Amino acid sequence: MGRGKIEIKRIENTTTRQVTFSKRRTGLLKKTNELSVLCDAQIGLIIFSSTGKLFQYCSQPYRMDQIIEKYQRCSGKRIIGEHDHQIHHREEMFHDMAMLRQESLRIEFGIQRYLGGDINCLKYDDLTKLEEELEISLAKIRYRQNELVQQQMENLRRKERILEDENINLSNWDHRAMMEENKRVQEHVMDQFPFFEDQPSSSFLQLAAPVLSPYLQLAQPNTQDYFKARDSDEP
Amino acid sequence: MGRGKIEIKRIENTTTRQVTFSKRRTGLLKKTNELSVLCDAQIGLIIFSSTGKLFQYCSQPYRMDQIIEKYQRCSGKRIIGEHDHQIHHREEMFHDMAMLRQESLRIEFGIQRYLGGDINCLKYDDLTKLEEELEISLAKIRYRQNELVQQQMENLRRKERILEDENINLSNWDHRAMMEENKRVQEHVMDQFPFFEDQPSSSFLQLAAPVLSPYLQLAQPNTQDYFKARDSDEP
DNA sequence: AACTATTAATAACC
DNA sequence: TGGTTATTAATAGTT
Repeated sequence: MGRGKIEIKRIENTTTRQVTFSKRRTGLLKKTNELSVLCDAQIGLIIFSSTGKLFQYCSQPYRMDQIIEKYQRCSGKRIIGEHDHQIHHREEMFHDMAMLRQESLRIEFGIQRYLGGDINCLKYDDLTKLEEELEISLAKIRYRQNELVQQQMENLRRKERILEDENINLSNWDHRAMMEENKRVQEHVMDQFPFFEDQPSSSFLQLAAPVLSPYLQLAQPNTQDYFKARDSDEP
Repeated sequence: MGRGKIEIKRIENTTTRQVTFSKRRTGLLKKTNELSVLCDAQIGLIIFSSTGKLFQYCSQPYRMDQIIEKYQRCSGKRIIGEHDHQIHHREEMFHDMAMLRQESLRIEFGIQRYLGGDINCLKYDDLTKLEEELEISLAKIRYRQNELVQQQMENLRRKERILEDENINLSNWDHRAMMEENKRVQEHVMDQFPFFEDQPSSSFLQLAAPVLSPYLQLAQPNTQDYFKARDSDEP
């Protein structure tokens, strides 16, 4: 429609392209509004000119965020999914917290059972045993700390991955900057803490486990199972 | 354009409306593509019919997420802000990890200094002191565990807040459902772990701190400062 | 879904 | 940019 027919391909002449953009953009916005009004449709239209200028249309009384949100829900790419994930993650973490707390309380009771009694009645060998057991407890706690940190690292990596997926849309500049930042931080970290490799360094616990005393085994009956459960939880 | 002129207002006849929707939608998608190709524009078009069906157009070679992402950046609503926050949060966590690891190593060295020597040479009183110190170490570690958990809770709360901000765009139904879910989970948790209140229950450490031995004080010189720094870090 | 009379959009020009 | 017009494209009403 016009003085002549044109082929639908990029207009090379800059001036012509800009004029056409302006006119057709106006027409498109008009038609978008007409479709929305006539047929009671929710429409969101986002236009970036070749120079990066933003134009948009959104059917009243909605806002673009709402259309986008609905789009994300309906098209499978649910940002909301991250929320579900968060809830799951939270419940998982509460479970960890419960276990930690329980273990702490049990250790505490175990100590009190020793220290609350008349310590002067204990034989020398008993004290040596107590000392060993405390060390084992310490090792267990430290192992658990490491595990927590591992989890946090894993969570961070997961979040990083999600963020990277989201941010893949960034302009090249932003994207490159982010990747460099990530790399920088990661190198910085691995530089400082070479011990945070992918598998937990469980040697200390493995060393400590065989000499577990019946006291602390009684006090923390589920620990081994819990550790196993956590290990098999990896993706 | 057609056999007659029509007013731009909702078409009441359902059949006519649906037919018009179908025809005009096709036309709109065509014109959208033409504008995109002719003028080298990035365009995202989201259409929900009155029955909720989704139609979309997105200029090649982009994906709708990319357009949306760019839109969110350009229109002020930057989800990307969360990314900066994440990086800051990550660095903070790495700092925590460094401190934890350092403290663990120092405690470990402290213990090894005791246990590595000939324990049979130690007097009874020395062993009692060792036992006390181990308990203090344990308490410190447990306190730090609690602190870690508190931090995780705080992080979760922060993340919750961010998610809520993001999800404020949800339709009322979804939003209500989310709030109820949050409430449910939180009640569930507080029910199970009433000890996780807002201020850390530091009584154990306060009890233990006055009897800190010079050995472990030397072994963990920065702990108190670090605790203070963490406390004042609260928002 | 097709057809077609009519209106609307717009390419080229100013 | 903004206006004019010859021409093409979209589509409302009909079949």
